[in-house]
Amino acid sequence: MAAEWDLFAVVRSCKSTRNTASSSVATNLSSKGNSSGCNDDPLAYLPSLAVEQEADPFPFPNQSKSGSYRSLRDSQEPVLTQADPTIVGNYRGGDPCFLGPVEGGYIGQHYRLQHQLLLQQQQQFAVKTNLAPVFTFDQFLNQSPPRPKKSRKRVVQLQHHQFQQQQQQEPATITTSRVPVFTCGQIVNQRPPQPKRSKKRVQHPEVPRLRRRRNQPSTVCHVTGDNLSTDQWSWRKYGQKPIKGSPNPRHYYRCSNSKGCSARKHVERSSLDPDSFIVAYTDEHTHSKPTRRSKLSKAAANVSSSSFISPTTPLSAPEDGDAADTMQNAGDNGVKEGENDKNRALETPPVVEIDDDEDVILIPNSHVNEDLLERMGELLGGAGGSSSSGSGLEPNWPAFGGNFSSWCSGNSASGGTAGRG
DNA sequence: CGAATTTGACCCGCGC
DNA sequence: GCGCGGGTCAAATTCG
Repeated sequence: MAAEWDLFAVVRSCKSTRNTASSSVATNLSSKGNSSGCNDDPLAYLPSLAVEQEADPFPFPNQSKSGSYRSLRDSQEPVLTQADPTIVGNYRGGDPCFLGPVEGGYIGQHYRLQHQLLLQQQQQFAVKTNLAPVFTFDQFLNQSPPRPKKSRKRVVQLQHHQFQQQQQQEPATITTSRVPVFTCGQIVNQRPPQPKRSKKRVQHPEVPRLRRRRNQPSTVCHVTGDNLSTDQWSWRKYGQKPIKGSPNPRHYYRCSNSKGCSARKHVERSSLDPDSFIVAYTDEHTHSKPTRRSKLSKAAANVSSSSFISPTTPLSAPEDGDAADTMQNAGDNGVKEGENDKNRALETPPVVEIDDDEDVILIPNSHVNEDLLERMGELLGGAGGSSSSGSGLEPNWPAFGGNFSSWCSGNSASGGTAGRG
């Protein structure tokens, strides 16, 4: 486990924000960093954000690795994100040559740029070394890319089919927009650009759209990256938006533990303190907390491989539901059906070690201050009425599995880590 | 094959 | 009334 979850830092953070929870999000957001206590945490980056910060010291694929499709692609990512810092490189799908369905979209643009840069770098490299590139882009393309598997095959087939249809329909009419930005081999030729996919939304009158929730967040927390992934709830990402004035996009999640649950949250990296994240919770969970460890573990695994925050989270949620309430509950504003769980949680003495056979979290003493303990005491004393106010300070926070760091540090490394320790 | 994620499009609150 | 911009939807895509 790369870093221990700074549980109390979050608690403290939430506490400070909780007091102002009624104020607007904007206020809270603008006061980021005020919630002291988060900043001393080791940074654990959200994967996709990590991409932003990755600096590849060797911009052109190392000759020794140059045969690697992935290294080639990865080596370009920083360039792309530099090109547009507001766009997080969390496109995980990958074929850099694939302009198809996103032609004209930013992915297509990025990969065009990517390829242009690649060619430039290849040329520069060739000049510098007086050698031809070890492989040409054609060769690169003709290699079977390791990444896309069946889905890619399907796409290629589909595109080829569509291309044939297109050619039949409009032979020899190739507009500029359809000309591949680069022609680099058969595969590219086999993959004609696709028209931008249409996403005409079908309105279902019987299913009214959710009312806008502007300024509705019930609780805003500043948390460290470590603490981001810690909740017992499963969160499913449903959107991502660049936020004006912020270099970091905001990621939107909804609770996926229960279908009808309206709990949502959004997460945004603080622009002032890149080590911390602003998490805002809206609505309440309408169900009790998930307790199945297996599910949680699975979710944790997802986290480790996901591209950004994948709060599906719970890395080490305790098996008994009462062992912890989470940051989510902090934002919960009270769980309706889960009230019992919450109350149970409140009956549990504050723990610094979260149970669990393998996921033992030790909270550094430095984070346990009197204020916090006092606060916890209050909560324990007055559990019953805590109700809506987020009760964010419930003593038993889940073991933030502590994997967030490992996650980010490469997006790979045993992200799960729940047991690493 | 189902679940999860990505991401362009759309909706709509809010400030002007 | 209008436009901006945040929030949500849902098709496309990827993953396990």
